[in-house]
Amino acid sequence: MREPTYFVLAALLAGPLHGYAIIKRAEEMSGGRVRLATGTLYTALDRLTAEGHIRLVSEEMVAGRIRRSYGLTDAGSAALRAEAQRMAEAARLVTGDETVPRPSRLDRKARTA
Amino acid sequence: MREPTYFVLAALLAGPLHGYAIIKRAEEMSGGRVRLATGTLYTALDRLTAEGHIRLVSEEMVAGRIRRSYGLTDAGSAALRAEAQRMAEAARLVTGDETVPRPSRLDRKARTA
DNA sequence: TGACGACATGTCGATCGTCTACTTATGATG
DNA sequence: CATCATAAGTAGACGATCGACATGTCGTCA
Repeated sequence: MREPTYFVLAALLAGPLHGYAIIKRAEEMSGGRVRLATGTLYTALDRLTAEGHIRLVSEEMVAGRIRRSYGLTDAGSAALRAEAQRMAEAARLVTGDETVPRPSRLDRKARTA
Repeated sequence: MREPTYFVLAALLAGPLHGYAIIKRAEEMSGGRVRLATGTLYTALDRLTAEGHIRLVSEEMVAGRIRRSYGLTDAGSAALRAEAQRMAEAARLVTGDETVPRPSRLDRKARTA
């Protein structure tokens, strides 16, 4: 899964959104870093729908135009979490495990790799 | 940066390696998950060299054949770490910050893991 | 009033990294 | 003698992304 696709799914974690809102949410979630191109977004929505990762949850008419909202399916949610897991592991190979500074006791978990 | 490219760089973290060894190391680092196709690897080596992320560090003759070893440049090392950082952050959006399992009130008894 | 930016959906062609499959070649294992 | 691991590489196809374009409304600002 590529980054734009990942952020499309991640944007839907808190609930369904329509296309343009997904672009905004992804940008917001990434601190402005990820800017989904419309070409990327709308083709991704079709693809993810076909794959069963998201589904169309509503079609409202707003200002004479259709607004389609999409939500995560269970499969999509699972795929997203699996991907997050893979990324976290891959990142750890480089960052060396010190991702979150914990204010707890020193409980070193025998890491002899 | 895509996953195969990321793992090419990550494989070189501990020191220079030649092409085939990079494939093996990436597979090992990822627990067998990432298998770099030769077509991916050798084109990636050319690209990363052109980008200044890796550089050719030696050319030995082994069994009548050239063996080229590549090592990370400072730029490559920095790019790799930046990418790991991005991935960790992106993963955290989904995993919810619990990168390291914290002992919560609910599982106090299973503390030692 | 007219220009502009935000909102909103969508298509098209190009690009780029990856993948599959193929080629070439040696040394070891059976 | 075949096959596998090692080792480097190319060619063509594929798929996701990207930039640009198309179309239209609404609100704001000069």
